[in-house]
Amino acid sequence: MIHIRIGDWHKLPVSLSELCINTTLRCGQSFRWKKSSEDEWSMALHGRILSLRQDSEYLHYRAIFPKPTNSLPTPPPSNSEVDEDDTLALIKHYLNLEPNLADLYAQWASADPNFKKKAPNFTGVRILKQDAWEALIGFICSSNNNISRISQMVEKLCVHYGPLIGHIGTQAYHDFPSPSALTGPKVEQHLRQLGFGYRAGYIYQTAVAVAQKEKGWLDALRNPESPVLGIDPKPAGEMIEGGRDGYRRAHEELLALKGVGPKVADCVCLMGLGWGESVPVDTHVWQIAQRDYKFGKGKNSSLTKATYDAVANKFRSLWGKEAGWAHSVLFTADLKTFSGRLVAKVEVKDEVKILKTENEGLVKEETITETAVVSVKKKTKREFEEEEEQVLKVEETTTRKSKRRKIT
DNA sequence: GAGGCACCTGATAT
DNA sequence: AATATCAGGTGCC
Repeated sequence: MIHIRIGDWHKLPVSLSELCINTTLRCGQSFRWKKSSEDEWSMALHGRILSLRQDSEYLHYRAIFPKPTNSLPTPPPSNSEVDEDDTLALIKHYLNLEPNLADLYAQWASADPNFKKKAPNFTGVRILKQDAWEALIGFICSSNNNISRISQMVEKLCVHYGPLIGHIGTQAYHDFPSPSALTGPKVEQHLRQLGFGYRAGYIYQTAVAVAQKEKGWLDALRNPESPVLGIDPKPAGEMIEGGRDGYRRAHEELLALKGVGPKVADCVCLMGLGWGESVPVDTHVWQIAQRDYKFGKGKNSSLTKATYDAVANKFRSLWGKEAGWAHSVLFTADLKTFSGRLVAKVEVKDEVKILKTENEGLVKEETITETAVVSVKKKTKREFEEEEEQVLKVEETTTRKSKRRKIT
């Protein structure tokens, strides 16, 4: 018999433009969130299963705690209020709810016409404050890979090497394994068997390297303005073109790990260590840079290390200290997962729901319906089934729009 | 420094 | 149906 304690649902007032979990949890920064029911996302975090729901006014959250079956000599006082406060603090920290996203979007939009054009259909994209170690391994898995398989690989790491936290229905939730859990002599071979490919060696070697460092080595590379939960922030120095000293030091240290190149190091800096100026340049971002920011010619005709730095510096000079955040909004807008489908953006005005389609570049409204249909044809069967309902809503809406057009 | 290739795997496109 | 290409790159020559 497993003893658990299921907390009540609580809510936090958050607008969809300040946070959209349906986009933020699926845009490839965290690989562990699972859909636990219709419109509910869950993940094991800090010894509990955290579940999130969202409507247009509130973020709803709940924690499920495991309860040890062997009672301790002096059971710690665990009244529910303490845990609720703890979970609220955890959520505010993990979801990085402090910054005002509308202000940030406005700032990036005023500095950059392309951002101004693309971002309105992708509001509420927030950079999560993830555990640095988990981010490190997750992004080592990401090389030459897709989000779906990365998520499957991370799940395998958790199931085989991470602690079991609990269940929702029949679905087990494991936390992410510690470095030392991945240093066993057969880990690499086992991961190969599990389908990790050449990343098996990277993960094993990086786990050994990190486990041999002094405790807290990775978190010592954090942006002091963005410390771990419970520590007071400190200033992080002056922002310069290539990023602050602490960022560049963190990046350099990470590069020494196997399977960590400039792109993975930047992902860890941005999403695990709190360095907002970190701009990961991958194939998507490189394409965006060529398409929308005049890269791809002359000296920077291919994505070399020099070009990588040039692109990152360009975005830092354009968007400033949180350039990596702005970059993630455009990255998300470019993801195939979100292309041609309804963005999880629902504006509620006087009880009238206005559903927006993306591809704002296509100005003519008569073509929007057609665009939606074409994108449906491109989808895989599973994607289609997942999103069918939403796509139908798009078609309804666009139909309505075109009807309105005919009237006017 | 820059260029070129091999590298695991599973899904999708042709 | 077999084969090429792609997916949030990195290591090594």
